[in-house]
Amino acid sequence: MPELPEVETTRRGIESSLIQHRIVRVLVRMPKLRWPIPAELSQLVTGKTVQRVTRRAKYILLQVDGGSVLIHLGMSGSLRLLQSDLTPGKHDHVDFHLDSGRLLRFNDPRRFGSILWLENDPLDHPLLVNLGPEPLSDGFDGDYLYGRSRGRKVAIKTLLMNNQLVAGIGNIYASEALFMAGIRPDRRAGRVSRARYRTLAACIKEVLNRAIAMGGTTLRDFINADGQPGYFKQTLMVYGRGNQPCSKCRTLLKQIRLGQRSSVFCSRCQR
DNA sequence: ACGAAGCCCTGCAAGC
DNA sequence: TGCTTGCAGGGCTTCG
Repeated sequence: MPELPEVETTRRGIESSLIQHRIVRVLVRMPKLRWPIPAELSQLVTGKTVQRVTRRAKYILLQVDGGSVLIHLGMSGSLRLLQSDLTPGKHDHVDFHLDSGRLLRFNDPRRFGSILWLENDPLDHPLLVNLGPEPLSDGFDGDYLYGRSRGRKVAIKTLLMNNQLVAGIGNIYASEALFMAGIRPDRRAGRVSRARYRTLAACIKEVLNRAIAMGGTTLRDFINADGQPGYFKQTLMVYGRGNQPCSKCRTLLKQIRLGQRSSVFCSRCQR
């Protein structure tokens, strides 16, 4: 399931093949995603040249003259670069044909993803305007987390997955960062010290950077623009390892539910 | 303002 | 073997 590292891996994979290339045709086979794909998307985008390919949280933005195509991969989405005559398969919902003879193909079995058209400055759009800082930016650190968590009773893991607080951290990387920092995921956010938040912020940056360097985490679905999986799964310490021995102390990892999300942790290493 | 729950969707695994 | 059931989950939306 694409989180920040997987989305960034995808962005990097498609960037050079899109920039300064013209979109010559847009084919929507299935408009019913998280929200309907706007009927006028094809008309708005056809003939436009891609200027920039950027990312905000888990959103990819294809910036063209007069607006941007916003793409969210949801839980099972992927973008691939293919030769434009390649026959579409199941769940290949949208094709962006390029003047290079290639196409950008959006596939999403669960259809939790979305493709929207944003006019003007995309960062003003309601979906983006309230997002918290990028976790890999300088504006994100332990002092920020400490300040924003005062008085909050939610589990710290739930807080980390709140995109209004910090953007792009999902279940995998919240779980891994908390293990690395030695903090129990069910601890109340408001009762974690400033020092521990500083450790945690550093761990978040480290785990995200390492995952990006390895091309992201492939559990089942994720593939990059070239159709290849990411290799971070092999280094996961707790996510998906419920009831297996902790890699540090061999205690069996516990699996609980927090805010409807499965959460795995070591009750000995994480306090 | 906060927090918990509901909803959208398909694929896969487990149970009978 | 073939059904049914449960779970996975991002994040917006609704409700308390």
